[in-house]
Amino acid sequence: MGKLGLTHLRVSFSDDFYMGPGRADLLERIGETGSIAAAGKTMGMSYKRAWGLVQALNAGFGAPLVETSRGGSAQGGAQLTEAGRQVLAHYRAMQDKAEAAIAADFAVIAALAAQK
Amino acid sequence: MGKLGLTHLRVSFSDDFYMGPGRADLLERIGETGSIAAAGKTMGMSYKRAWGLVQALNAGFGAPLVETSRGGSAQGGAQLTEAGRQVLAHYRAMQDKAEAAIAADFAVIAALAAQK
DNA sequence: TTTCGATATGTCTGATCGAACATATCGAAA
DNA sequence: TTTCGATATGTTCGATCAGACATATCGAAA
Repeated sequence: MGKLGLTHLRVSFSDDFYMGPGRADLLERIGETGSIAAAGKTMGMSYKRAWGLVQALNAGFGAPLVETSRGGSAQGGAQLTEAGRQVLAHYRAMQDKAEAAIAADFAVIAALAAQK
Repeated sequence: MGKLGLTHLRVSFSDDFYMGPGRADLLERIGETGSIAAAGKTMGMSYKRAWGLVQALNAGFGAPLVETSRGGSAQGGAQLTEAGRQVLAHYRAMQDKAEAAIAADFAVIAALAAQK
């Protein structure tokens, strides 16, 4: 098991906007690398898929969470907007709180499964 | 939005056993109807798919969550085992607790998205 | 004006998934 | 022994999805 990968939390804010673990990781890495391509690469994801996720995120939210600019070395790239940073931070908080909230019930089921 | 469908909580207990909303609903309806086929039908799911999910559940957990018996009217069918009832109950509890735990952060993001 | 590195997009193909459809099997009741 | 209603299972077809390529486009620097 992936240690803290127990809970796969997807939160839907509207019919066409939700946040899940994959989208959150992508946002985080875009913030770190400053590039959609670089962020996707570290996740073993094709640029096209990463780009598509960014589109879905921006369109679903109704405003950009990721801002992009064309052009190569140093002038082009992608950054999180202020909204993007906030959405990411609150999603991480939700993950932590949800994980803590379910720990007791999780342990009960895990114990049941262990003894088979 | 589906009122209480905000959170899509998937909890992984091992590499091949997890519980999510669809599996929980299926378990619940099997308990209510006493039949895999009837439970699947109420969810707009083919019998084959429902049956496959039951197999995955039983195999992943390591012991039956659903017990089946062949044969028609009144003697055949499917029921939840005691483990099945417990897993379902604890998953529902996890859903409720997770939902409560993330409510505040959820409201913040929802407000951000609303004003676009 | 050439080069470079990034975003932006289209096309194709293989894989995966799910819905239908078709049977097979079983157990008890009629 | 026929019928009925449920589980159990295989096959096939279509849709959807993901990955791999292939370009196009852009912006600034050299």
